[in-house]
Amino acid sequence: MKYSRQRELILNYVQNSCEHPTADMVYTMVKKELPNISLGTVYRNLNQLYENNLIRKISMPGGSDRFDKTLTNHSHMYCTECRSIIDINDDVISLINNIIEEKTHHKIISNDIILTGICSNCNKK
Amino acid sequence: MKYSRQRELILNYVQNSCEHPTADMVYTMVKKELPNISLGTVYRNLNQLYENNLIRKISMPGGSDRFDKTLTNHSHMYCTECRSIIDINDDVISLINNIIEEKTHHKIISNDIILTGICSNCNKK
DNA sequence: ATTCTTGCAAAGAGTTTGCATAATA
DNA sequence: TATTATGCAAACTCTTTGCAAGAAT
Repeated sequence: MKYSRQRELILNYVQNSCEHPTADMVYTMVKKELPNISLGTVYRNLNQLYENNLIRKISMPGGSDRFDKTLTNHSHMYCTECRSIIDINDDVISLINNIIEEKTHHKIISNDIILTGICSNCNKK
Repeated sequence: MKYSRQRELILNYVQNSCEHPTADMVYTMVKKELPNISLGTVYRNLNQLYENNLIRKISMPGGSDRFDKTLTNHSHMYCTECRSIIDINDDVISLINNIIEEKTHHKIISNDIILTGICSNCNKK
């Protein structure tokens, strides 16, 4: 991959964002710095960064894809209260994969677990 | 809901299909019986049946939605070998939800677990 | 000089919707 | 008759792609 300012800013934004941004969110933010950037470029770069394992891509049922700085195997929960996307970490996911493999005898390559619920924070209230 | 032949055939097809059909697959099949049916009608009916809890709707990352006759809480695995979609049943999913709730203190309302892997059948070979 | 990247606009897939007509209750 | 459903086409969202021009190696 050759250097480009566009890609630099895109990667930078995803890596510093905590909100699992969509391509459009990235576009809006990077546009502030580089007003001529196009949405196509954002998509191309996000996919390229994803293919090179520099960021992750999360498919949300019935919504835009989201991009994630965290590379380790983890999953996501959509909180119906605060509408944020929360990480569910590796330990839990590995445990789950093991359980499923044991119970079903399928071999799991990857999983996309999208949970909907109320996050521990909102749950307290 | 008023009766319509279109809806009857659509529901019928989903309920007798084992392949978790997409809207387009339903359209193609029902069209054989009702050549004038439109894709819009198929979508409208599938969504209506889904909202009335007569069928389920499964979002596949990067693909069309699929519809499912099985109403109980279960999840799905896409087999990279045979390219089919396989049900993962309730017991396993409940167990998993419990584990996640316990470990994270989030309250889970529903989950969309899409696994990718090699199914037990293909795994044997 | 060659290769990669960009911006733009057009096109693509999947899905929803407005509207006049037709079928059901 | 009142309501709901239909077929059709247009529109919509999200994403990808072809192309000529520009930037990086």
